[in-house]
Amino acid sequence: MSRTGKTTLADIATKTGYGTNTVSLALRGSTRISQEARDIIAKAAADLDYVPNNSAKSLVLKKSHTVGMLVEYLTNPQPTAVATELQREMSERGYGVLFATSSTPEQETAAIEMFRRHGVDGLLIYPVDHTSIEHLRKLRARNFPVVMLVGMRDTGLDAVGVDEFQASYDATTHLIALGHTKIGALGPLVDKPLKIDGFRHAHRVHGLPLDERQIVEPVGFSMGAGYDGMRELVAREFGLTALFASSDMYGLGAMRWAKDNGVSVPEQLSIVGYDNIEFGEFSHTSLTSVRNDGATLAKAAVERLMQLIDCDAKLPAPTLNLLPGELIIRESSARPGARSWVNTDQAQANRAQISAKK
Amino acid sequence: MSRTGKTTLADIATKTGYGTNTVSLALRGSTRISQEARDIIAKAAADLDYVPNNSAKSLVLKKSHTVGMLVEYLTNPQPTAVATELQREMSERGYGVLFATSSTPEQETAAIEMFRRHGVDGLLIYPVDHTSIEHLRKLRARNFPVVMLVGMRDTGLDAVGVDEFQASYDATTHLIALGHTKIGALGPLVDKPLKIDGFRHAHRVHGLPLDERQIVEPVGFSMGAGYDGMRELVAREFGLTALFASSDMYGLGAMRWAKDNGVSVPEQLSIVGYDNIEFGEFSHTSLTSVRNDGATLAKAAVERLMQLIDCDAKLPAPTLNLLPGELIIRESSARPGARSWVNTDQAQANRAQISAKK
DNA sequence: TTGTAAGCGTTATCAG
DNA sequence: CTGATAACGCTTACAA
Repeated sequence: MSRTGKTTLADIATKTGYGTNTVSLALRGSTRISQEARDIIAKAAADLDYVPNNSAKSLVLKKSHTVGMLVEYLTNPQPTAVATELQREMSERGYGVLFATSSTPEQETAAIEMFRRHGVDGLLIYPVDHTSIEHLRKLRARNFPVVMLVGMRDTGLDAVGVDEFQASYDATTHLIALGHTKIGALGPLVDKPLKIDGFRHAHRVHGLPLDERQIVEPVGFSMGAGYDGMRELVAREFGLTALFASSDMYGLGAMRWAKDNGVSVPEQLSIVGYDNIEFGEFSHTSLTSVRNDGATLAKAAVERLMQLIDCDAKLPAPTLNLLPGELIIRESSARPGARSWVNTDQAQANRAQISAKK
Repeated sequence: MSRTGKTTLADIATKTGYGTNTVSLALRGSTRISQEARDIIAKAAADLDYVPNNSAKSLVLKKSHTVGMLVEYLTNPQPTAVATELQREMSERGYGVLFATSSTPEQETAAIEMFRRHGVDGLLIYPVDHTSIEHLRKLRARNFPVVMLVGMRDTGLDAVGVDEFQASYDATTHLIALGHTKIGALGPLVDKPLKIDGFRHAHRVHGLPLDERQIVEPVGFSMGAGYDGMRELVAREFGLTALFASSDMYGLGAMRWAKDNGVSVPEQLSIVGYDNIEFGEFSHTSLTSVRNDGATLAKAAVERLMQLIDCDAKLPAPTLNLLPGELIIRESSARPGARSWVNTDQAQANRAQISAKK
């Protein structure tokens, strides 16, 4: 045993009397080694509690059997579930997953740097800014496998993800079909524009005018941000009767705002969320939302990454795998109610309060 | 450049005309190398986009600068937030985090095996079964650093975590102090007994009789499981007016059950959760819950792990770091209301339905 | 201040 | 079927 207390091939070799490479071969089940020798060696390995040294293996094979997984945050249960699935899938294939979160481009760069140091064989990434991915393209150009977990077109990268644009279009269309004409939206504008783009597209297609005031970008990613965003939307007084929230977290935050301000959902305010998290399903008023199949997404992403990793030659042309999102209609969305609430005393008082804070 | 396309020390050496070890030393900022040489070498490294090979380094240093992080699942936002913090803390110290989830002891064993293969320097673990941790003790006995993320006494392991027993005692005491005498509980009994133990302890201390029927172990970890557990508790007909849920997810599931069955919270049913997740805070009826400071927990756990890793000699005696939980009282808990609901028509109908299903 | 040589644990090549 | 030997990229004596 070496001084670190770890058993090595050499230990097994001396114990069994075979050479180290015979041991190596035997442990990997090579038929070039006699069955007898394989048995003896396997037993010795078990006795000595042998665990292969992945570093040594990586060094010679130039493969670490490790991939990096980089997500923006684990606050949102949906991507978190995907992350869990990704790890499971990689694990089944004998890969370890180094993980990191990054909420700024700088952190993202630092994490990727860390991954490279650790010699990961590939990268699964949900980038902070979906619109600036030049650094990822550069990695790919150097033949480094990268799979982006966003269903975005024309990235020059391998991408697997839900068709956010289409799903958001569908969600908005659902509200329009119900008869809503003044729909507010809560979601990112610059970093991750797909959902709001889909929201806009639905207005265009259905000939509904859209004012920029109808869109608010919440500050941060949390229910509190959704709560504040809702307050801001209402303060803009365009008479909204429905909300498209780019995430259930925003939607649920907005729902609590409604409760605090005497606005009933869905009678006076319809809300459609995105991600279909369990918290929305079991909310006091269950939340209409866009379901995406995280398990399928994870499986597809991992499969693509493995293809890229197992490709010895130059990487093939990037592939886009767009998965469908499914709108699940629940209690929070309905036809616009008769009762208007934008001019109730409660709402008036509330707006006064907002103005006072500014 | 080696054929994998990665720059090595040797590449920098040939480019600059220095020897490889001079380069190695220079890159690590050794003063044994002239300032001039260091500058030249640093520039060359940057030009060639040099990234150190961690495998090679690990091999010679016998340190992978990687730790394993094993959690049961990332469904619950609270431990998930802790996991994120743990990664951040380790990252700041230059460590990579290999992560895995395990929901069965077998998966746990497999994950630990995987970690060992990858030569992790230590392990942060939230074990599946808090009562059978012999395998972790064995690791420690072999001088392998393990920090358990559970505030449990007498484990023979290093442990950092919230004092779940005390916090659960406090939460239950809060309900008792409000005047509740028939309190149901939703939580794990065997695997993770601390919270229910605290619940029991509160009954003992305050001289309140407790029937085993008052405790239900939900099947699985989800809001749905809490919902079903609540239904089961009510079906047992001991006249409960309050619920202690070992997790906000259970508590929120139970709250939705109450809504579906015309039981108002807190007038007819008080609910206290655990974990203080944002979903509880922004719930229609905000949830009284036990707050634990995930950031502090993560910091303390990482600090302890680093101590163990940096200790060349035999590992010091295990340490227990119990952090306090703080009860945050919100809308979901109140004095028992005048209106009884256990015998309302609604409840009767509901119970009939439950019986029919069996 | 810098270079040389050995070794970390594994796999691959090539003999025997 | 099995055993030397070299190599992977890096660090650490030890020499120069």
